[in-house]
Amino acid sequence: MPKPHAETESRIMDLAENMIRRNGYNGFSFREIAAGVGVKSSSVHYYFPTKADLGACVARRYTDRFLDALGDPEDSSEDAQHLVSKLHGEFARALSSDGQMCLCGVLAAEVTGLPETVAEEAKGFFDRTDAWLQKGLKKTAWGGRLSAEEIERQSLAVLAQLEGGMLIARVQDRPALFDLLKPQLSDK
Amino acid sequence: MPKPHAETESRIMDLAENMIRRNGYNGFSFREIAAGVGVKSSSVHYYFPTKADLGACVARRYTDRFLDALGDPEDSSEDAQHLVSKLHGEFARALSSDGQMCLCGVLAAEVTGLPETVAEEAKGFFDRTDAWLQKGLKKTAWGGRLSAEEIERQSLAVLAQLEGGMLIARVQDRPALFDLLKPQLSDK
DNA sequence: GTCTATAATTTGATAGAC
DNA sequence: GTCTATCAAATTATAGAC
Repeated sequence: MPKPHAETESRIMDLAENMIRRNGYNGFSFREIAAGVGVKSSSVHYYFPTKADLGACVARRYTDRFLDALGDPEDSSEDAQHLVSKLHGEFARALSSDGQMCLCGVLAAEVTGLPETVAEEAKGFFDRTDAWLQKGLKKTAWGGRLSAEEIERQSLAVLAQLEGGMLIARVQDRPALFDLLKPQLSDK
Repeated sequence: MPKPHAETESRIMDLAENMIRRNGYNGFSFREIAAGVGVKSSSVHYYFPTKADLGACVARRYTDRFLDALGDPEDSSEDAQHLVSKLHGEFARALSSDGQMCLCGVLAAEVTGLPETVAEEAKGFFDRTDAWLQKGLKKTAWGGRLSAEEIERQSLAVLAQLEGGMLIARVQDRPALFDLLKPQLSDK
């Protein structure tokens, strides 16, 4: 016997994530969320007292899920191409199916206009993803001989290219542009 | 004898540009603009009937100014490094002095939540900047031997890395990260 | 060109019944 | 857990005086 409407909380978060990825944090309201889920806005407040709470929870869940999907960087790190391909693929799905870019990339764009708790979560995404990539790069065959600064530089270059690529592909309404980037990412 | 308050219109646009670059299009209001400029919000409506008008005008001015500062791509195109360095430098100024990223990068992040006229201007920035870079790349020594697709790919890779780099450097509150990207951009 | 005044709507949030 | 009802504030926008 499944709980009748017990998944309301996760449906709220799903829709909030969708709307933020499309319109930004300041581009959705509790009332829109409520209407989409089929409840009243006061019910949304029951789960998330403030909008900042909802935003921070959504960002945290997104980051956790993202890093979980990436797995252990040392597993696929015989060469850098595997690492980069994994990252690219993780982003590509939502972009080509729904025209959605990275949640935390969107949040980063309006960062100084965000509640501090939300901004902190957005920052955390880049901290953790960068750590994942740097860890993987260090374990590659020739990565072990690179300086710490060179590892940092290459990790940043890959993340920047992926985030910027999603941004541009979507504003141009050409998801294929993001695929065009894939070969460019590996030959460094 | 200078006109008393004739530059109100441009001061409105200046402040609007500032606020969008920090907080996004949905992150500012006519009343905040008015207060910052020292007039009433109805005066802002005198110059820009709707918020979409203001947003579109600011984006257009930004793009015009940006491409004007870049100059003719065929002037500095003996090698690709000059082109890329020019682009990087143009973005780096506002980022390190004011922590501001590219106006149209911000707009691109919330593109589906924008009025159509504003979204169109944001798209135009990338059209025109990409055209500038592709034109320059074709005139480089070895650029003339590359396929059209390869030129497109390289131009996109540079723009993506710059936009994403600004995004990440600012959310991390580390403007120096954007400088770290500079050597990475040229060795392709 | 700038103002006062205000309309019409939306927003984030709360109190309290069921 | 969800609802009705409501509040206070903010938002975009307009009419009309000066």
